[in-house]
Amino acid sequence: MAHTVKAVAELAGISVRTLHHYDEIGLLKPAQVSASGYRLYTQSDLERLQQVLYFKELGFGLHEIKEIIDSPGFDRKRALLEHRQLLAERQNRIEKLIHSVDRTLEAMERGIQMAEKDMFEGFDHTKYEEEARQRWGHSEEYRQSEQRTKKYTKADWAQIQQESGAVYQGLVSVMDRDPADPEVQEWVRQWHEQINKWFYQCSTEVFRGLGDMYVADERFTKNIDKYATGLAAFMKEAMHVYCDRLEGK
Amino acid sequence: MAHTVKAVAELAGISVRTLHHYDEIGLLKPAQVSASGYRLYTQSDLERLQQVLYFKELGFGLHEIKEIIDSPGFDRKRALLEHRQLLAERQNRIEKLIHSVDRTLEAMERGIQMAEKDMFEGFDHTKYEEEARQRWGHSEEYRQSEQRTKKYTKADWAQIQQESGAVYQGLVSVMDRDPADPEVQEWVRQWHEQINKWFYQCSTEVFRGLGDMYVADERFTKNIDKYATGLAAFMKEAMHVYCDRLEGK
DNA sequence: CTAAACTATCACGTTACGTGAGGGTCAACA
DNA sequence: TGTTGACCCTCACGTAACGTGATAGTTTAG
Repeated sequence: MAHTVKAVAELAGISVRTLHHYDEIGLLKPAQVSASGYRLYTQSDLERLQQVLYFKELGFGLHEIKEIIDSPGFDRKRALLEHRQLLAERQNRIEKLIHSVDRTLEAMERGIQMAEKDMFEGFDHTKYEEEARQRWGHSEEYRQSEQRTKKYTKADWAQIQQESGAVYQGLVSVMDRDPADPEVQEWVRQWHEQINKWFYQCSTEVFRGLGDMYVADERFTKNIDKYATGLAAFMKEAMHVYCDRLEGK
Repeated sequence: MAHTVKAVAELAGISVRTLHHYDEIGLLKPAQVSASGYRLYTQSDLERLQQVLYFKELGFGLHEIKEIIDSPGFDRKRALLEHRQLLAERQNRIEKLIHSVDRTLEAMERGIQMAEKDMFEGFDHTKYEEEARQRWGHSEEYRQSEQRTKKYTKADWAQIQQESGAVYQGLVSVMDRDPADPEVQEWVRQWHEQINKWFYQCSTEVFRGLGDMYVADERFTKNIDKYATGLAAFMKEAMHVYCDRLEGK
């Protein structure tokens, strides 16, 4: 009932080497290994491989794919629905490329010069790929953060811990005030500054969204409310005020 | 009127590093370079870049793209028409992926198990990419040949020259006979053998097609008929007979 | 039993850039 | 004119995702 590498490779249109590679990096480990060391893939493995290939098709890196599929909340059905939407958008992009070809041909027929921007309509991957990543919590900010933090030393982390702890404590101590209070806002400014300094370039928009996430995402809420019950909600309000003020300038 | 790297990169949705790379490998060299060493891209460069990006989008490697665009017969209009067709086929493939998603979802709803092959419908790039390459004379055989011959020494080439020369001379000496003649067929068998040995795995089908090309492609005809006028046509006939016999087994 | 097909691991190489370092050039502004 | 930020250059190591070939064990059909 289980398949060896050649069969799976042929089924999926990939190479045996690819399957070896996926095994090595923990992306797709066969459910069984025979006594002689042969990889044996089950139906469940095939289902996972299908997901891997859809994510890969949509532009995700293998490391990213692993994190997404391995996360506790991963839901196969939801994933398929997301894939479908993103594939439909891929079609839109190809439509744009075809349209651009047509317009180039037309310009040539007419002997006129095409607007330069129109010549490259549809080639820009980044918009589509960024959207795909954001659907799975792998935004540009997340990636920037990963890029930066991978080089941090223990000392760096200790400093981050200390600085953020200070802000959390500060915010706890002023929780009885209005979120617009000057001291509250000063702690929020420091929080914003720390994120920019240690993690990623944090625009006003992103900072506001982060505040929303503190409340909307249970993991954030749970983590922050360790300092004081209701801190996450308080921070969200204060961050919104802060952003309103920044944008009012 | 000319653009520097940042402007071009933004226009085309690629990185500055990519433009540097393309310059390095001779794929897209700017028409001008300023006194201070700045790359300056003209309208003509943008047109070439557009072609590069279309080929890249369709799965060609950069080396391949360079060869195609630089070949004497390259025609921009024809290229655009080809791109259009291949992009339309890309859409077909994505349609298959979407269809496969739908079928997976349906199977899940019904609690049934999907046919394994259906799970991976649409993922196989190779068929489409091989077709794209064949449109530009970069078939699997061409690539195999390149892969093998890049490692050949002068001695290898001398041997190849000698062996093929012997076959050509042999065929010339029997040109007055029927293409089905045993001795003619023996020379053809040797020719087939040499191709398999030195260049690529040559199926009957491919060998037959090669014979057709000897006549249909002027470059082949001209080269082969150096040995004797009419040799290319004679070889084609003999090769067809040879293949008919192989397939008759 | 045998040979061909399949399997494994190992490891270097390839492709197409990404990234950071170090330094020169350009243009707007004080 | 000097300054500063944005843009430019070359250099070169690193990355991601395998491809390729070598060597050797295992399976399967004739």
